[in-house]
Amino acid sequence: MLSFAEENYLKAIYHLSEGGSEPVSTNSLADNLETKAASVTDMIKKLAQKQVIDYKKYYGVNLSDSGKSVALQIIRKHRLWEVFLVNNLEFKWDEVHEVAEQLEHIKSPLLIQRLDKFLGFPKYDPHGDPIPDENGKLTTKPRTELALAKKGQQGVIVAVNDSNSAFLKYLDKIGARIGTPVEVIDKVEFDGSLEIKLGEKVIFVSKEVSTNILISE
Amino acid sequence: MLSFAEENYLKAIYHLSEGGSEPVSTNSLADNLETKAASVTDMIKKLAQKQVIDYKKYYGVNLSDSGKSVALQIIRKHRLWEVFLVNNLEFKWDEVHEVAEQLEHIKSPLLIQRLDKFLGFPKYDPHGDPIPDENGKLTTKPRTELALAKKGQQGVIVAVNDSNSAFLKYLDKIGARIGTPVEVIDKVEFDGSLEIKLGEKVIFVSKEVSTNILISE
DNA sequence: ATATTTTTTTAGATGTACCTAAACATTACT
DNA sequence: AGTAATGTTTAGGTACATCTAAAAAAATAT
Ligand SMILES: [Mn+2]
Ligand SMILES: [Mn+2]
Ligand SMILES: [Mn+2]
Ligand SMILES: [Mn+2]
Repeated sequence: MLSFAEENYLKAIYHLSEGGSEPVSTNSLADNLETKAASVTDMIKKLAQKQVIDYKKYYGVNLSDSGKSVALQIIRKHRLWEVFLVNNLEFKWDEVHEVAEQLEHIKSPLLIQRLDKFLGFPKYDPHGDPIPDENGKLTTKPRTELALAKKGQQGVIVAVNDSNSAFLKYLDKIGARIGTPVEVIDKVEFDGSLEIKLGEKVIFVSKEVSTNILISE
Repeated sequence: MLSFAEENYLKAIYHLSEGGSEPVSTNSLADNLETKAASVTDMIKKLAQKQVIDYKKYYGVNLSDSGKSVALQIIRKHRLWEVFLVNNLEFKWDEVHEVAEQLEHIKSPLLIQRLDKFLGFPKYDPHGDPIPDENGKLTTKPRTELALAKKGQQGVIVAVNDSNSAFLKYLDKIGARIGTPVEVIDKVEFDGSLEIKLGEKVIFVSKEVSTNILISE
């Protein structure tokens, strides 16, 4: 049985190796988990011994198959709980992450199976992130960062990259939510900011913001 | 912030001091928490320092006001989650306790406030135990052990004393659940067992069983 | 009242998950 | 290539929650 700390490491390794195929470095883990490099080295030795990661000194770590499957189960739980909080307990999308960080560690396969059923087998969480199925399989729709969209490009918001509460509150304020249509009116060369049509309104968003909004196609 | 272990100690002290007014002994805690007396002594020193219990060497412990309030909050969470599991996730009453033992430690006042609302502010959990309100106030209906009922006495099952899965499954089998009417037909002097009318059926139950069934009046 | 038994506490260890400081490896820069 | 900077690991230490074995206190029995 893995501890909360071990589970959090596996989840962090999963997220940090998403996209790229390079091993995850000690420092990036320390950063991500808000701990110290020395602590990371301690922990990854233990995880390597438990065969949930592959570790070579000074090189970095990769999840093993079993480690990846554990990570996906935790992510599944996290996202299912977020759906529950928003759909059933009137939480806003910027309020769920902290609580889900706790709930994701509850150990009960039956609970998750039943929760999934209760929620109607949702495929995406409140931030547009895909929910792995019982086998850890993910179905991700094609998505692009708004920041990378070309002038004139249209789509709808399908997800956000950051679950930071301040960012999500800002999106609420400008009327950006999952499903809202967007169109790139213009791109400002100077600072990378964008003029976009968001629903009915036309507004400017910073590069920082547009990097964290994912749109369809 | 209290750890899971500390919270479990406070809950155990609360339950062990229910009814009686004597302090809780080291050994009874060790028994209840399935740990060793030496470990209990270590922990109660720490809890005394945090002012959540009163502790005098060789004498035993009592919850302080703040400790009692913490214990009641944990019990509140435990029982609300049990209601959720049974009412919404199709758990049976013998399946909920283990999971609730985990869920009771989730720290989020908002979550519990919203869960309570979602459940319709239930007053009792699936085992008939009262749910403390936000202030820790309990409203317990008068209840008697079936074992203490006199011949001819009638009532309905309002709660069970033991959440042990095997016991609850047995109750399911004989058709005993919260709300089922009971009448004491006869008491067997020899072994303290009872002949009872349970709903429409007449059956015999052991003293052991009747001690763990609570009826109204 | 003394001796025996039971209960509780202390002493000393262990494993987990952290930490700081120092040593060692790797990488980047003249 | 040699040096400086950066990244990683080791050494040694702390707090927490456990444990076993031994000592001490309290309760019980003769
Ligand atoms: Mn989240
Ligand atoms: Mn999410
Ligand atoms: Mn319970
Ligand atoms: Mn209960």
